[in-house]
Amino acid sequence: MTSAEGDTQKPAADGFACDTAQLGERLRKAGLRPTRQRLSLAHLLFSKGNRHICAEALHEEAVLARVPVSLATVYNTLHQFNEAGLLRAVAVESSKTYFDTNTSDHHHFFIEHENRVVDVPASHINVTDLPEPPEGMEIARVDVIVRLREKS
Amino acid sequence: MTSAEGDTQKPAADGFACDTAQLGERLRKAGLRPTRQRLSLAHLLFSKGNRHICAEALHEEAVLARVPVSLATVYNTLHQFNEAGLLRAVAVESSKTYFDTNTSDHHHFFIEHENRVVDVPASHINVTDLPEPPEGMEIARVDVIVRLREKS
DNA sequence: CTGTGTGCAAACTCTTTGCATAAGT
DNA sequence: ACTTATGCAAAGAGTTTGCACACAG
Repeated sequence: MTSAEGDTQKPAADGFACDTAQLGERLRKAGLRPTRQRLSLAHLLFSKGNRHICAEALHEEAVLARVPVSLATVYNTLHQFNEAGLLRAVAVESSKTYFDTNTSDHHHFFIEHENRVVDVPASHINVTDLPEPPEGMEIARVDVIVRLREKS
Repeated sequence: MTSAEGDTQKPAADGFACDTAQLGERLRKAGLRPTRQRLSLAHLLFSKGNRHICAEALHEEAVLARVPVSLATVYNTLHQFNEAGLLRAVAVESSKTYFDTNTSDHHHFFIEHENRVVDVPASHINVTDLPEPPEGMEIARVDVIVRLREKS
């Protein structure tokens, strides 16, 4: 598979590689074989700047981009990427799981009536005085979700 | 229906009423008819201090407490209570929705390997330098979730 | 070649809905 | 009485699984 039609080669907003060769390298480093589907999905995910996307939406994009991939594989791939640290699952109260292509330290706006997630750089929120975690536990991560509603 | 056997009358940890009469009053003020099921569920929810509970678990409790109520009604009731401000839905990444009986300003620990939520008083976490919300939006709430893992 | 990844459809879990019955005011 | 709530079972979303086939190394 040569890096043909779809590969625009433009660097993603966060500087991630997004041509086929570099994506392949990233996948390999994460212990994932750079298969057609994984490369295509990675390309869709990482070549358009930071995004928050759910499985169905990504599957739809793939279909539109003429990348034949099953929904089950999209789910598998998203979870594999998440475990590998290429993506980050974001918890909002929607029943769907959203995956964030931005894995750097940051927080989120959640626009309630649109069910939409927007990044907030970590530098724009300060969380201090964190409580001690209970015995035998350590802090894995601190997520801040700023819930927004339409101004009345 | 007299307030008989099940009503222990002890005040909840957060000072919420938990005898039938007071619960009825609370429900009425929220625009909800104090039906048998709603009263029973309210009692289960509010008479044991702060809790984080999902629909199935509450349904199970109800069954054990010999309160015959259907799962569908439990879901309805939880959502009605949530809208009425009697409960607060908590978003963690589990697929289940948890409802927190503590509606005061506070945050959460999330214990990843147990899928369990624990309250953290708002006074123990300081969030400052919040970013400006986008045009026409206002901040409804700020949720902080401190994700915990077992210390290695 | 050999083992890992994929596709498909069916299964599963959590949640919601529709409609007849029951209960609250 | 009149209206709103409930129960049940069935449908619905989102997600996962099992197994035969396909592809990458």
